[in-house]
Amino acid sequence: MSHFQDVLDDPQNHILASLPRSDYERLRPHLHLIDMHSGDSLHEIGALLEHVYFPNSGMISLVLTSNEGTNVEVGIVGREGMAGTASVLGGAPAISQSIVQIEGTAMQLPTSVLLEEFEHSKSLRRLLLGSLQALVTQTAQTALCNRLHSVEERLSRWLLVVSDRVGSDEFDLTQEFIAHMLGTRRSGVTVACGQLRSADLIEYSRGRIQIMDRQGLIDTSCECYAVIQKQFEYLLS
Amino acid sequence: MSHFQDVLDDPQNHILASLPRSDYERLRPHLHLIDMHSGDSLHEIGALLEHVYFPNSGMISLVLTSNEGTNVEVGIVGREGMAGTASVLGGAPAISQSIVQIEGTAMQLPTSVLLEEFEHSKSLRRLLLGSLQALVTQTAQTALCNRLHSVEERLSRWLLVVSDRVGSDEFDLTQEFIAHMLGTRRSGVTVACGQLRSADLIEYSRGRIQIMDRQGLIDTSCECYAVIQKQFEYLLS
DNA sequence: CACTCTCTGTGCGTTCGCGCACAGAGAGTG
DNA sequence: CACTCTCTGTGCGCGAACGCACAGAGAGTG
Repeated sequence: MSHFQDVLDDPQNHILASLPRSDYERLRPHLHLIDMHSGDSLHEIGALLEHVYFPNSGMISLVLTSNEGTNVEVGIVGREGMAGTASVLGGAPAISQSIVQIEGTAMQLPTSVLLEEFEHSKSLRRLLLGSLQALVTQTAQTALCNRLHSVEERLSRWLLVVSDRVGSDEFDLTQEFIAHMLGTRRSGVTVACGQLRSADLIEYSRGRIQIMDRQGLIDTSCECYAVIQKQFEYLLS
Repeated sequence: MSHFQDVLDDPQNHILASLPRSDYERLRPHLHLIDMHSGDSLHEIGALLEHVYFPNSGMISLVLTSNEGTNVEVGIVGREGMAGTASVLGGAPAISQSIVQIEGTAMQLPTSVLLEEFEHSKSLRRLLLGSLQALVTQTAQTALCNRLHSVEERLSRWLLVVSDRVGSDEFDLTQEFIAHMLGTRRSGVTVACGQLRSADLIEYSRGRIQIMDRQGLIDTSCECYAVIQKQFEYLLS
């Protein structure tokens, strides 16, 4: 319990941590620390958003699903952002699902509280909209990437982005999961992973992946990584 | 000159038209009516945004360019929206270019004025963020569409969206232009256009396209059109 | 250890769209 | 009318990725 208090005192989430203390104190009574487990769905397509989530660790993917049931990731939210941005954009029903890809913890906040505070706190607005900009950039670049780049390039880019978001070179993800994010076949991911492993860029086994040669992976990936990365640097500066 | 006054009195742009009169009057002295010509670039990649644009008519495409020089459209702005949303999201250099695809007029406004008013007017915030939500939806759905759907489906979707944005069933666009938007070959567009024409869904010749059978086109297109459309209906309701 | 379940590896025919190249058809100009 | 320029039509070889199917390899369980 004292542990929980500690986290609430000192949030890892970048938005919450960057708020002026007085602003943060207004939110704090409404914040609820939750565990996010791999596969959890925080927001369903078509539903209204009752809560938003500020990750302290782990990673959330924003996923669209086609009529045929194929999934495609359109954005990633880590501890620099918030899941549920649609709520401050007018509260239309979500068109994307928020799925926990890498476990961690998050601060849960009722949407109504967020909206109230969003009106009053310029700091919160600035931080939230800034993280939204990074998210929009990701989504737009993904649209280009999905159109133009090969599975191997996209995989490389994706691993790098995930690594940055979770702040680690090693994480738990099966090829099947990755295939859903890239919107491609599982066996296509296997082949691409094999190529990256042959080049000694990554290592993996049964659901665990490790980046061995970060620079090599950057060279293999498309320029989309650099674009996204640059936007995040701007955000955090 | 009196014509200009008329337009400024009664903007066609949905955001400006929906503002409370008192809010609008504060913006009005800074608004500048401009003509948008096909091919004009309103915002360059990497540049800071000095002005934002509220279209009264016509259409603006938000376009990304790959390292190899291929263009891909990630969003469309018509008279329901504004070009230059990045300015209210923190002002990072644009990653997309705003290109006029269909000529018309727009209200030009200095970014500094917009930012000032954005802080003061809740109405403006609500309207701007709402239109941003529609734009983000478009972008996200485009990311999925680019990954999963055929040229013919994407072309159909695109024609329908354009038609909705400009409020007409007929517009000027060469196949080459369309190819750039869809991020595909010009000859691929020719084939797809041929199929749609064979099915009596569209008619076209030398840069002019007409939708003949709207419902048929909807049936041919992917579900992405419906998703985008739904979001716009929500926005305008 | 035997069994099961999940995850990864591999192969094969097919389809889509690419890159490229060239032909022909409107539309405007001198 | 001859000429030019832009826009559209078409064909062909090629490669990436798809759908599908099955084999094998870790890891955990009774």
